[in-house]
Order: sequence, then structure tokens, then C-alpha cells
Amino acid sequence: MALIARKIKGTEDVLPKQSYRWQFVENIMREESRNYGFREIRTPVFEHTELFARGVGQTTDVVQKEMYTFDTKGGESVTLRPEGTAGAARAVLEHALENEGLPIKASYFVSCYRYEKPQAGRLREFHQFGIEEYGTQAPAADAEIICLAQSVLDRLGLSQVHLEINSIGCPECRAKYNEALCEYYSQYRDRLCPTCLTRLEKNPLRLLDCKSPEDHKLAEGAPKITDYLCTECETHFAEVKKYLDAAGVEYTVNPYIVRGLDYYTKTVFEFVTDCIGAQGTVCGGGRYDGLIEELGGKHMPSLGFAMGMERLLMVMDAQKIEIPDNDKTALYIATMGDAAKAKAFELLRRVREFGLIAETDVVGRGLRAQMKYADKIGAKYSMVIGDNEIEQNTAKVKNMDSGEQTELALDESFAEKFSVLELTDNSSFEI
RNA sequence: GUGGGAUUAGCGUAGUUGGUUAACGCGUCAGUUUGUGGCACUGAAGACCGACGGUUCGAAUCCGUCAUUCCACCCCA
Repeated sequence: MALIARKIKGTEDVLPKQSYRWQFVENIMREESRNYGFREIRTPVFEHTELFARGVGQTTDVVQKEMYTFDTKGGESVTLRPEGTAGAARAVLEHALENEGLPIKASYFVSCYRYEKPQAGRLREFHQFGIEEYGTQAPAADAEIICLAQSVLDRLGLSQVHLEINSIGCPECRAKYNEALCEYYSQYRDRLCPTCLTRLEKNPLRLLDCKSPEDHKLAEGAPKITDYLCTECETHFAEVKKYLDAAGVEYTVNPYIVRGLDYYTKTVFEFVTDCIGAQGTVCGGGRYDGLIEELGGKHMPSLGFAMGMERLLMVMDAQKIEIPDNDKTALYIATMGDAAKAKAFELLRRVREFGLIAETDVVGRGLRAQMKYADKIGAKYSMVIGDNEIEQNTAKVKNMDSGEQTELALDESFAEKFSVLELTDNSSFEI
């Protein structure tokens, strides 16, 4: 295939036949976040490189090796967003949204870019739905966003997705914990796998979720973060769990969850499934109390989560969850002759004013071929108009499932009468 | 970035000791005597066999490199 007819590695097209699936999921997210009082924020796809370096963290893989960074003609370094949180935080700061009252509750849909090796559930361009809540340190906020995530997943009809939560503490308790962890693992230095040896130096927390069986055993005996939390972090975590219990949200505490972005503090959580392969985290989030300060603002404890659109769609696919396709044509008008075609245009406009999908031939096919087409696109009704119909000013509307025909006058009342017919037939199906 | 599998028309496949015009199903388009779809029938379009190089008289079939994709690691949504 010629280069220009090939998409870039790690990108996906959403074709017209598939887009209703995305819209279904997006609509649920929009509705549900609205119900929780969140409003949408839209930020640019690219930002100053420095924003991500500071916000996401210099030491993270995302910043060190996965960003799409380039210089503009003006000589400044910009980066395609690798995630949605930093940009939203920047906008909140820049527009001083705290003056509108706290907390600030925002939701977003973004495309993100990471230069990684693609595999199932991991693309170079991917899409996220996310929630951010700024200016609250109360555990109720943690519980609120987790509940929201759960509500969205429930409404999508997903099963076998479970919530795991943990607290990684504030910078103070985490420092103490890191020390304890290093001490513990140093005894077993000779038994660790090579990658874990480097983790011991660079990011001890990551030692905990190593998949090699040997190291996994070691992790079981390792000190747990939950034993090192300071009083404040501990009570915070307890309160979060209390609210989740009250809301009936099920979870397991997993002391081994660690998130790879530097900005996280205290509560972290993931919704995980094993039905789409290795990339099973469908939603991830937590608190980032230090982020706004890191970006030059004042102390503003905040939190949020992001869901991976592609992964969610994969789960729905794997679980064979039916997504209603509401984009089926209600009325297809087949025409014979110029006068009929003109009449069709007149009628179609009116029918569409009733919010119904209505089409006619725009290819120039014969009658039989027009009918075949109407059948192929799954039109609910068809109607043929030619000279006879125009002369008598009536035509037969045909139900494509039953073959039943109903005569309707082709005057001003047509659209309304058709919409009533369509409506009553549809509701009788549901009974 | 590391390791392993795959790659034949839009989709799913056949082609397995290298040998004339690469086959089939679905789909697409057009017809089946001219005013009606789903079935059936007829016909057509559509593939330089992922790309490039090599071995050979001759390669979709053998070898190499690259690309894409999938799986795992890594990382994360």
C-alpha cells in the first residue's frame, strides 16, 4: 500500500459504521459526570514541554522516553499531551478558577500521544475521558470521584472489572516507607531480577509489582505502605473507605498498586479487568495534592481519574455488550422520474424536521436497485413515488419488516402522519 | 527499547517437494423484458501474493533486511 494511504503506526480510524459505539460510551460519560456536577473543560492538544516535565515528573517513563516533542518555527519546545491532567491543571491556574468557588469540578475528553510500542490496548494516539476536582482535601472528594467512575462503568454494562485502591501517603510518609523498602530488598539483592535491581535505585515502589515469580514472593514479605502512613494519611484513607462502603462500592485494598506518574499522593486506585490482555487497567486515578504547587500555584489539593476509551470499548466487545445503534434510516423514498425526485426532496425535509432519518436515491439507480439499497441499509420504511402517486397525491408507505403497506396523503400532513406511524410501530415492538 | 507469532482482492480463507492467465466464500457494482427489497440466478470490477533485495532457467512458495500487526516484558488509560 502506498505510503499516503497508510495510517501512522499505533493510530486507529473510527469508521462511520463504528462511530455509534463511541458516541454511546461518550454520552454515558457526559450524562453521568453532569449528574455529579462536573462540567467539561477543553484544552489544547499541545502545551509547553516544560508543563509536562514538571507536572508529570522528570523521572517518569512518560516524560523521559515517550513524548512527542518538537520545536516550533519560533523556537519553542512544545509537546503533544501524553495525558490530560497537566493541561487541565494549567488552565485552572492560568484562569484563576479558584475565584469561582471551590471545589472546581471539570471533566474532559482528550486524545493523548505517547511514543510506545503498540500492542492490544496500547496505542500511540489514544483517547481518554477524565475527571478533575481541585481545591479539596476532604476524603469525601476521593469517594465522590470513585463513585462516579463506578457509575459510568456500571451504566456501560461492564462486568468483571474490579476496583483496587491503596494509599501511597504524603511525601513525608512515603519517604520513610521508601527507606524501609530499600532496606528490605537490599538483603535479597542477589535474588532480584535485573530490572528490579535498577528499580531499587530509581523507584523502589515499583519493586512491588514485579511479575517475575521469585520477586513476587519477595514482595509478600516486604513492608507495606499502609503500615507506614502518618496519622493524617491513615485517617484520610479510612474515611475514603468508609464513604465507599456507604455508597455500596466494592473494592479491594491492594498495597501493591503504585502509579507511574509522579504527581500522585495519598489515594490511588485502578479499575482492572483481565479480559482484554495485559493492558487491563481501564481506569486509573488518585490524588495529586502537590501538582498545582509544582506548577507554580498555591497549595491546592486535588484529584482525578482517567478512563481509556479504546480499552473500555475492547472490554465491551469482549463481553459482547450490545450497543444500540440508533442511526438506522426511518424512511427511504424510492423515486421514478424528475417530478417524483423533486417531490421527495420536499417531503424529506419535513420528515427530517421531526428528527427522523430520511433518505432518497442520490446515485441515479433504477427502482429495483433503490429497493435493494433501502433493504441493505436497514431502512424501517420505504415508499415509492412516481407519476401515479403524484397525480393521486397519495403513496404507500411500506414497513420493511412486515411488508405491510399504509397509504398516506402526500400533502402537508405527511411528515406528521409518518412520524406517528413510525412511533406507534416502534413502541408496539417493545411490548 | 527486548523477545516470540503473523502478513495472499474491502473482509475471511485455499494455494504445503518452487513451474504456464493466483482459486473460493462473503461483500461491492450491474442485470434477470422495463412500478417495489430480503431468496435464487447471470455477469463485472477488485490482488504487481506487506515492501525491498538475494538464490534460481523460473518464487506467493527458499534466504535476508525492513514495515505493519498481534502476544509477552517494560510502562500505562
